Amino acid sequence: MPQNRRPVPKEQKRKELLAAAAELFVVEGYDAASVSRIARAAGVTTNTLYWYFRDKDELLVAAAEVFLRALLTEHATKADEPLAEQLAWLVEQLRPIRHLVVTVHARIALSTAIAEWHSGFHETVEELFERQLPGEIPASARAQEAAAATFALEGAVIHDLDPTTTRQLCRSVAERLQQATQVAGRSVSD
Amino acid sequence: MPQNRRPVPKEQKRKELLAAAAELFVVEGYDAASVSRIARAAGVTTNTLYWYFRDKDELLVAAAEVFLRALLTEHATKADEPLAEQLAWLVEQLRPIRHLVVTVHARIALSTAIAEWHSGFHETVEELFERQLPGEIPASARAQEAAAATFALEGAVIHDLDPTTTRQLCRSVAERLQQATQVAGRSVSD
DNA sequence: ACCTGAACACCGTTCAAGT
DNA sequence: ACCTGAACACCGTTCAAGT
Repeated sequence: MPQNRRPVPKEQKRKELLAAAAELFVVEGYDAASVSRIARAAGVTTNTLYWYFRDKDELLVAAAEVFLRALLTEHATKADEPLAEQLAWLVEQLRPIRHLVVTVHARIALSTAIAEWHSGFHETVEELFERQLPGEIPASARAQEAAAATFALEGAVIHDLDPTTTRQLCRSVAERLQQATQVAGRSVSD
Repeated sequence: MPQNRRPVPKEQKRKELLAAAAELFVVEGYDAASVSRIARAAGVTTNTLYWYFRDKDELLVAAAEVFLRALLTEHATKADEPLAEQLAWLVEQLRPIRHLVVTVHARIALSTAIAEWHSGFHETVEELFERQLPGEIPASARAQEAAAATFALEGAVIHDLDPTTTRQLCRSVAERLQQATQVAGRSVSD
C-alpha cells in the first residue's frame, strides 16, 4: 500500500524492515524466514528489501547488531551485581535468540559481512571478560581465559542447558575468571 | 554410466554415495554442496540419492556419524597419553570439519534426525569426559564439568583458535577435569 | 530516490514411468 | 529393487521499467 511518495523518512523505513526481519529470524529461524516472507510481513515487495539492504546476510548482521547493542546497554545497568549473576542473566537473554547465534556461526564461511561482525562481537565480549581478570596475568593467558569463558556461555546458550546446570556453570566460570591468576600462572610455567 | 543391473551390492553403493557427500560437505559446506552436485560427483542422478537416503539431512547425519566413529576409534589408541594432549589432538582432528560441526548445530531445529544424532553425540562425548573426573563428585556437578569441557573444545574448534591459545585452553580444561573435586564442592556448597 | 513485476538460475523433493 | 526424466514449489537475487 505504501506507494511511491515516501511518506516515511529513509532511516525509519529501514528500521521497520529490519524489525520485521529480526522478528521472523527469531521466531522461524534464518532459513525458514525467506526474504519474500519478510517483505510481506513488512508490507513491501521482495525487491524493495534490496533497496535498503545489500542481501539477506546484511539483514542478519543488522538484526544481530540491534540485539547486541540492546543487550550491552541493559547489561551496563547490572555492572555491580555478582559476576555469576551477570553471566546467568546473559545466557538467559541470549537463549531466545539462540537461532541467530548459531546461524551467525554457520554463515561465517558464506558471508564476509557476517564474518566481520562475528569477530567484532567476540572482541567486544572478550574485552568485557578480560576486564574481570586480575591485573598481573600474561597476555596470552588472558586471551585463553576470556575465550574459555565466552565458549562456556555460548555453549550454554546453544545447547540450552537446563537452569540448574546453567547456574552452576556460570558460577564456576565467574570463579575461574576472578581467580585466574594462580591457575594461569601454573598452566604457563609447568 | 552404472545402468540398472546393480553391479554393486546395496550397502556398498550407499557407502559410495555417502563418501561423495561427506567429501563435498567438508570442502564446500552443507549449503554449497547441493544434492545435485553430490549426485554428479557420485555418478548418479539426483533422485537416486533419495533411494538410499530419506533426505539431505540424513546424508549429513550419516556423514557425521562416520567421522565420529573414526575419531573415537583412533582416539581409543591414545587413551594413555596425557589428557591435555588428547584434547588438543581432538580439536586438531575436528578443525577441518568445523563446517559440519556448526551446520549440525544450525539444523537441530530443522531436522529431528539431526537433533537426535546431536544429543547422542553429546552423550558420548560427555560420558567420555566424565570418566576423567574423580569419583566422589555429585551428579549435577559432574554434568556441569563435562558440559564445560565439551563447550570449551567445541568453541576452540568452531572459532579456530590459534595453536598456542588452543594448547593452553586444552591444558586448563584437562587440569580442571582432573581436579574438579574441590572446585565443584566449593561451587555447590556456598 | 524509491518501488515494482517479471524474470533468472538455482534449490530440495516427489512422482510416474522405466527396467 | 533400483534408477531416471520431468515436474513442483520454492529460494535469493537482478533488471528494466515505472513514478
